[in-house]
Amino acid sequence: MELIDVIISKENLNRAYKKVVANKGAGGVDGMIVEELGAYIKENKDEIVRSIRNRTYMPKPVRRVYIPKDNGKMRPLGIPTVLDRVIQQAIAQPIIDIYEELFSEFSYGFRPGRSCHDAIKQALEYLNEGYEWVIDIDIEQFFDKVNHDKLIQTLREQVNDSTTLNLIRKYLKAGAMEKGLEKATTSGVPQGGPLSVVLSNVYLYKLDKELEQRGLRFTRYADDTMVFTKSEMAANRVMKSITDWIERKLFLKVNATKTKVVRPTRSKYLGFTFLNHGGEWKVKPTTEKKKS
DNA sequence: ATTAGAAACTA
RNA sequence: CCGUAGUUUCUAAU
Repeated sequence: MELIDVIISKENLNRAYKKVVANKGAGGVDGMIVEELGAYIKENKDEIVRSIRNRTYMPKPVRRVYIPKDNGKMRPLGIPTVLDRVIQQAIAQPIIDIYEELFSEFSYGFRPGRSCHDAIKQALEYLNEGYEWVIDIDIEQFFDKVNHDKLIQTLREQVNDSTTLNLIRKYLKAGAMEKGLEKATTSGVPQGGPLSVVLSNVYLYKLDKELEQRGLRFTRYADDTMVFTKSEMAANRVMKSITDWIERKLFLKVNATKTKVVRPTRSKYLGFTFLNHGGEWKVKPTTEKKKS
């Protein structure tokens, strides 16, 4: 039994469908909404499953939408068709099962049973152990810069099913519809589908392994990585070599100005600020909560 | 213990 | 109108 068979199994597809419907998200480029999805699948499920199985299924391009971020910049979203979201979710579920036990215990983003709070707790542990020189690594537009070949190559180590890998690659190359015209996607994982977060963790799983092999203390939340060392000298040395490794091995660009060695008090992490109370490191929310 | 709905936050 | 993942809180149900 190949992985593609568990992906297109009735139970897996049904779980994926329920998840997409529960989200009540907006429609993709074909304009179909989640309320219409059930009837459409009922009518076409045999043909859909068959085309996935014999590799003729072609994902639709994602619908490009820009949403404003806190810092005034715009974040590009790629919204897949509701049907493609079901198929992506169906791919993601077994992939997650495979990778969850392999992922680093210091990787906290987008993973079941893990939260920002856990990452903060780990960071505080490092600080209170005396690792007070922090390297804040900023990867430039991570989601848009992921290298397709490197990602597939990484997946191949655990997923030895060519039909599944072929389908995933089609989703990576599905393209984006921007005001009427289609734009090819030659790199990146489309932000907006259930697969993107899983694939991002698979890609940066390689970084986790490298950091662990070097015996470094770190926490990672999605592309947000912090490394903790005991001296400024070590921090600078590690920052340079890790930056070099990321650019050479992961084909990503590390932002030279935003990547820096900082003291904990000067750094904000996942919405929290570190502060030292009589020799002990604590944390407080960066954004003030309004009192009710 | 699970499922379902609402809100907030992180990326 | 703007997607996805996780977490937290609340409510309801089995």
